[in-house]
Amino acid sequence: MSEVREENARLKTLLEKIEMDYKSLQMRFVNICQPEANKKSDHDPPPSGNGQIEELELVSLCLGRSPSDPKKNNNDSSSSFKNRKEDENLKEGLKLGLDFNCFQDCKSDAIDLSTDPSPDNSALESKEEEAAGETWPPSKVLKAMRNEDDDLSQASIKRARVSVRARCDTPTMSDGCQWRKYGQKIAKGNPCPRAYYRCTVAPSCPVRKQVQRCAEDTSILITTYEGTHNHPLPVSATAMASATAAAASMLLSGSSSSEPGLGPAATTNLRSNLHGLNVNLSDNSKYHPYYLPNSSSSPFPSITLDLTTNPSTSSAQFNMFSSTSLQSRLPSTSFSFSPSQTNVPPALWSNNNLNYGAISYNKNQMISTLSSGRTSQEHLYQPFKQKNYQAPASQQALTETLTKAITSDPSFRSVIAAAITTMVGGGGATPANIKVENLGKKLKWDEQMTVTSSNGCTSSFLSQSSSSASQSVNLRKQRTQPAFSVSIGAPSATPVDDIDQTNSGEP
DNA sequence: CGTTTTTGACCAGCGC
DNA sequence: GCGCTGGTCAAAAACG
Repeated sequence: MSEVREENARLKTLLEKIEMDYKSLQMRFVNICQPEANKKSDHDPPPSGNGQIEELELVSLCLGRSPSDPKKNNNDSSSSFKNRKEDENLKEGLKLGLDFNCFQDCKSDAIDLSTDPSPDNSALESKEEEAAGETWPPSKVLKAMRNEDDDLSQASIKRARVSVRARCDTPTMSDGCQWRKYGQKIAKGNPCPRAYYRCTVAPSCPVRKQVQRCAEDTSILITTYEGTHNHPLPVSATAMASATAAAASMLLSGSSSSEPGLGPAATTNLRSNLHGLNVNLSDNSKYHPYYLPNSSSSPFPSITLDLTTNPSTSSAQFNMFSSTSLQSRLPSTSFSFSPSQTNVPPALWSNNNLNYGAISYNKNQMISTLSSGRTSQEHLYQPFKQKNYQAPASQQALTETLTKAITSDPSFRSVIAAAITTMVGGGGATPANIKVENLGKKLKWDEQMTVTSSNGCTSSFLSQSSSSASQSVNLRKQRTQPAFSVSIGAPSATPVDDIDQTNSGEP
């Protein structure tokens, strides 16, 4: 108990510190967004003091919307019934929220991530109803979705796909769910048959997955998930589901905002940036080995999480599930995780359901705040981490601070999620390199996501080449200055140094 | 005997 | 319109 009290006191101290850092981060973020926001927004939050409002604005960004006037968004909503295209765009954001909500255990987190200052969207209300206990999916929401929006963009939203590449010996990757095989096909270009599975945890669950071995390396299993579970998941399954949902949500948020047919609130900004956006698509889609764009032939937005690359061989890169700091959070007793496995390729995790799930879950916590209320693990990973980290004490403390900040402070998570999502989608730069980096080399993520829009518009830009650098978000924890900073590289800025640019086609 | 897998048939979308 | 391909269906077979 005394240890717990000490830990608690320490956490409180950290929390205070984190809050200060958080405010600092917000200030910087707002300042960075100022040039674009100034055009549309005349009510930028004060630099500090009203964190609620600031967060809400960031949340609105996370929906792939313009950071601009929420009242305008409200007007958009009111007129959305008259303007179909605008309505579609609006709904995309709303559906994103619904997707998130599917995996949220905590209503507060749902609000964190998707609460919008504007009461503009009816589906958001539906979401709140759902969070209040309505069964999923709310039939009226589904009906409304189907009746009012059955075009391609709608289909794309519903059918966003997340592929997971992992080395796996078994026929399918154990992700905790129950699957029933309903078909098998030989797909073109791959002698290995593709198997089709649907989730059988609930009879009406729409989630399906495709499993196929990689043609080049049959030890690699490519699992493509599609849809969102409409039922409670087993604990062992929440990790993958949350991870894929997070990726899908990021993908969709980018997709929704990268479409030409944007809502009025976002149209001005994003359309003006469309060209640069396409350029970034071209660039980033080629050289990032971790966060791969899926097959461009797919009419649906898709994203690939590549777990086949050993993070230790390219430590500068962030593998979605490979952050060593994430691993270190795992209680070794529960997840068969030992210090010697710190650099085990993530592919190996995939063979261990518990390991994989836990890592995915923790990643998810950081990236998209899809679930919460499980930070009780902190007391477990804390001593473990201290035992295993070989980094200098200052780096270790920094890592702890950052990790705890992300895991313990929903607001902070929301900020990060919003920033990431904004840069991916709402900020007018898709795809984006999103790098959350710890200079102590113990917390390194580098995500890159290439988004193909639902209408195929942006995917067509993949064929274009450009010299523009990607837009990136750096969340840095300085060694000497324990404060977060956000730096957003301009499209013409020099590339981030630790991004492996293997794009041979780059001019 | 119920559930799951297999596998050929069928359908829709797309390119030519 | 035709062929190709991806995805799904459903009857039969296999399994526990």
